[in-house]
Amino acid sequence: MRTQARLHAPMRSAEFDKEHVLRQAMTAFMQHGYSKTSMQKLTQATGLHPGSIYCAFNNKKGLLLASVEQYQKDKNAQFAQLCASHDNIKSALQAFLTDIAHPCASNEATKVCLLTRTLSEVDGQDDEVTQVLSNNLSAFERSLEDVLNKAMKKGEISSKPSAKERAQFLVMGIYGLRTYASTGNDTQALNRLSEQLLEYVLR
Amino acid sequence: MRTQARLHAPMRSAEFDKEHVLRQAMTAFMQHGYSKTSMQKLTQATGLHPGSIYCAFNNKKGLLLASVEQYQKDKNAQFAQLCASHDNIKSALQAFLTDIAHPCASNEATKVCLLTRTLSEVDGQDDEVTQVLSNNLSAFERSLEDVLNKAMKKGEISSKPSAKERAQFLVMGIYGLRTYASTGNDTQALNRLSEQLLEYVLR
DNA sequence: AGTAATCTTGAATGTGCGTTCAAGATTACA
DNA sequence: TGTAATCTTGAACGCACATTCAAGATTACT
Repeated sequence: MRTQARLHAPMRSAEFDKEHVLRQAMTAFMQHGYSKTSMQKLTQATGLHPGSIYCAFNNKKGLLLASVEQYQKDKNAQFAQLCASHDNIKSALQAFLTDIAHPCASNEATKVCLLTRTLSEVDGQDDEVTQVLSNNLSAFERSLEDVLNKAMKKGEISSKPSAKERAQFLVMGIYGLRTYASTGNDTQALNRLSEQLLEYVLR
Repeated sequence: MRTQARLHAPMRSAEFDKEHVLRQAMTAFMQHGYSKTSMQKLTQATGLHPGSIYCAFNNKKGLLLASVEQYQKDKNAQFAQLCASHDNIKSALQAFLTDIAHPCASNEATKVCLLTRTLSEVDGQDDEVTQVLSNNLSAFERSLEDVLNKAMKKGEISSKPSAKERAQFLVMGIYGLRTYASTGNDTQALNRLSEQLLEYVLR
């Protein structure tokens, strides 16, 4: 039936670099949105020919789902490393929010979140994609909750607003921050908002 | 050149009900997004034939812009009435947030904001639409700022975080609330989040 | 009622899309 | 090297879309 596709240059029988291909694809999806990212754009971005994409990912939706999976993997690794390199919750989340707010004020493709952008686009049109995206977003909220719980046990924050409540508010704030940024990037306001958000979450 | 179109039943030379048509169109745009709302869907939703739409609004984008204008008009009127029927800022914003959060947990088309949904979709693709949407969103933020300023003068809230800062945080929170709701509608969490948001804005 | 001007209608048009698949290229192995 | 199996390639397909426009319907006015 379906087998793995190969790269353009078929001198070696090695498969194409799947991670690289998926990162190129996710960038295209973030830049133009799912439906406006044509297969033509995807073949240019990935360097794969239509046939190879269909061979490896079934169809455009399959490539999206694989890209989302890679995106989640990358974001999780990034967050884990960020947590490891900070010894207290405040500086960790500060760095985290800076990493989010900084690209927001730019015009890079990374200023949007692949998960929320795609969710907003396909909401009510594709239940499978919606489920995958929701699950990934929930999983990340749980990661934040874990980090907050550890900080509680270390006595860095009080236990009164629970880690779950704090995580929910933080996630809501991040969603809002990104949308706010897309309405016209006032860097100063964005920085102030993320500061206030952090203060409130760690209150 | 181009003139006004008429209704299906042309017994009378009266123009079609523009407001009604635009409200039907905006509902369709909110439900399916701009690009996935085909002209066929729009003809069904509005009851107008393609020729009439092109006669009255030039093209699909023109119908979108007219719908956005109507949306803003309706939202402004709604907000003004809401403010008039509450004598203090807290109950006014409470009602305002409830009006936002309640449909979010449902599956109505009104659970999304036409402005932010369309902005996220066309961002980086159409500068004119982007500008119009950003301007409308900024204008609404200024309405909130005005209301907060009036509350300050009445002594209901302190002047320390300025009305502008409060309005910005509130707007960010609303954006976040809606996105958060779209990830899986936990009504209870949504209510708690909007309560916390209000408390913080009126701190 | 007759006529010119205007409006309505929806089939036709061209374009761009996701997807397929047969032909050609490459490999693995004898 | 010869041959079968597998992989690569991109032109071609059908479809859905936004848009147009000529033909028909209605109006306004004499």
